[in-house]
Amino acid sequence: MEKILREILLKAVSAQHAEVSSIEIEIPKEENFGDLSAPAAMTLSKSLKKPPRKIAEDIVNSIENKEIFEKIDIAGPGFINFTFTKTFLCSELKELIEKQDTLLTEDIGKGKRVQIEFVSANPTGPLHLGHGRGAALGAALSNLLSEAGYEVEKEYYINDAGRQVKLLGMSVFAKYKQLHGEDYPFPEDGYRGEYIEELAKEFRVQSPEFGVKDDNTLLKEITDFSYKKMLDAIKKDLADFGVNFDSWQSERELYTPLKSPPYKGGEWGGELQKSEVEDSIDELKNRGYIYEKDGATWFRATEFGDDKDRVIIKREGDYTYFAPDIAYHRKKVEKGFDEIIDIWGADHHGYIPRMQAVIQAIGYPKEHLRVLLVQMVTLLRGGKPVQMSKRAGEFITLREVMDEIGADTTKFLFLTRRSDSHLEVDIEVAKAQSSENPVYYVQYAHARINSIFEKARQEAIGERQKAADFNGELFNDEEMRIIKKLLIYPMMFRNATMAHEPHRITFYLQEIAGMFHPYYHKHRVVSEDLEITKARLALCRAIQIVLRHGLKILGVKAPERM
RNA sequence: GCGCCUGUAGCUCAGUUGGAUAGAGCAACUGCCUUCUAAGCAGUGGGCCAGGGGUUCGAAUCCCUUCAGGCGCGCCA
Repeated sequence: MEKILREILLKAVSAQHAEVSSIEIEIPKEENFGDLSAPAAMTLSKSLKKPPRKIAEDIVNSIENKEIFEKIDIAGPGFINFTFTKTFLCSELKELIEKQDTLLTEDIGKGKRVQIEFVSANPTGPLHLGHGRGAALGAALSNLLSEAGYEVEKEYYINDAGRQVKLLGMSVFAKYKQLHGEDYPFPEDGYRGEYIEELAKEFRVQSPEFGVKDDNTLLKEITDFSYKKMLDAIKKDLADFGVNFDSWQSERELYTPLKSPPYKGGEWGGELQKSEVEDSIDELKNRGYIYEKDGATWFRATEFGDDKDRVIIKREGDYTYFAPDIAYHRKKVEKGFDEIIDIWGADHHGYIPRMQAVIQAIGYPKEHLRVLLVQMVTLLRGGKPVQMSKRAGEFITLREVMDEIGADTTKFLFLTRRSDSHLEVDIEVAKAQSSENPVYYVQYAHARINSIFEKARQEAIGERQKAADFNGELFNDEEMRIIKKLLIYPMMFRNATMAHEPHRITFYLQEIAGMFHPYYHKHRVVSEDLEITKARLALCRAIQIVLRHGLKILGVKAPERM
């Protein structure tokens, strides 16, 4: 319905000789302001040098097909308020039922390729709640974008090369030694969770011989064994959470020498073999953004608005963590995506400028990389915060919460807030099977509608009726209000897509459920009156279609019964 | 000290990207199960949008400033 209005308005506005690329359409706050509203006259007032109300009149006068409108008002400082006819709204409802998802979505992406990298937790321990929130967001966003016509790749970056993995290995190594009765010192900043001992025990089962290999070989074996085990555990957590990836990029791989140079502009080639890390530094060097100072190698990040230049190779010759990140992001760019999205913990926000500097240094606008930040999750139990201390190795894992309140509930709750705002999750509330719990509230609406259909089938109405075969004139005001809300879904979908904000869907679903439940309570759908029954069944069908679509994007099940 | 984020009802948070008289859920008090599911519904209260200034037809939203909180500012990862 918005789309049609947009076209009509665009025509009418261009008849005023005004230059407009897009027309703003909004939902008025008050019902008696109409169904949709356009502030165009006010925006145009300056360039047309005419008072807004006059412009509004002119626009209204040049609208050609007025038959779909009940009325068009000019109100306030110059709003044009549109009220649609019941007939038109009902034909839109019919179309929604017939075309379903194609009417709900819009091809915004037009096949553009987007990569979303998310979670990417170090394989040094189980996923915690923050990772879970990132996972829920990443998955929902990728569903949203693919529904909007983007081609999406979901990637997980495995930090399997850095200090953290070494530390994991050393921790398990020490535990392993201790298991064999050696008084071996535990590393200072080692990982202290219970899983460290588990890993040591598992390793002992796998390779029972002790004291045969030298410590270095053993440490290397234990390290590889441990991080792979942890990665498996992470993969299982994610799978059980209902989040899957298309691609797993290993950091180690970026360090391994390649047969031929991936960077076409490079000087080297032939016998010489370089890794992607080396090669990406070469590229930056050739482009003139690398220099030596104090014995270290620097990236000229200030060239692109970062606070300071960044060291890539330390004086001792080691790479900083930033070096593989450069290689990694260059690799993303070279894969040819039209947009790259990274989802990071909010504590990493300081790295955005330097990463975007890299993007610009290799010749792309900084908007090519979009970073979404995910804030902390605070876990409450009956209103009291659940204490966690990472130092002692105690933290709430995604697994624990998922086991207690279920994956669907967890995901939904993670998506009830803007991602960059703090989130509080109360376990007790999440477990409650009542209106306190927004997840069930929405799912219940879906299940309830389903049982109405069940009833209709028993009464043999379902079989005799095509879903879109109903008389819309029979709808009462309350039903019309719901229908308008349903027809706004595409607008909400569009806005959520543009803003990359899946939580808007969560809010919308709560609103539509909040309209259905009271309606259900007041009016019987399946009744003696066959014509009214048919109309109401159609309305229920439409609500269900919308609920199902929204829940699908959130990655939450739409249960048939509860 | 510098930078980023946040500040909206008692609590948790939305606010259609600058629109009309500021919204929801929870918590609190009161009712409703012979009916298509009570995991539900009906009713009642609650605001200096942190403070101040500015930009304009119009500001919770943009700019400046003050205050409060969080995070980040390494040749750590």
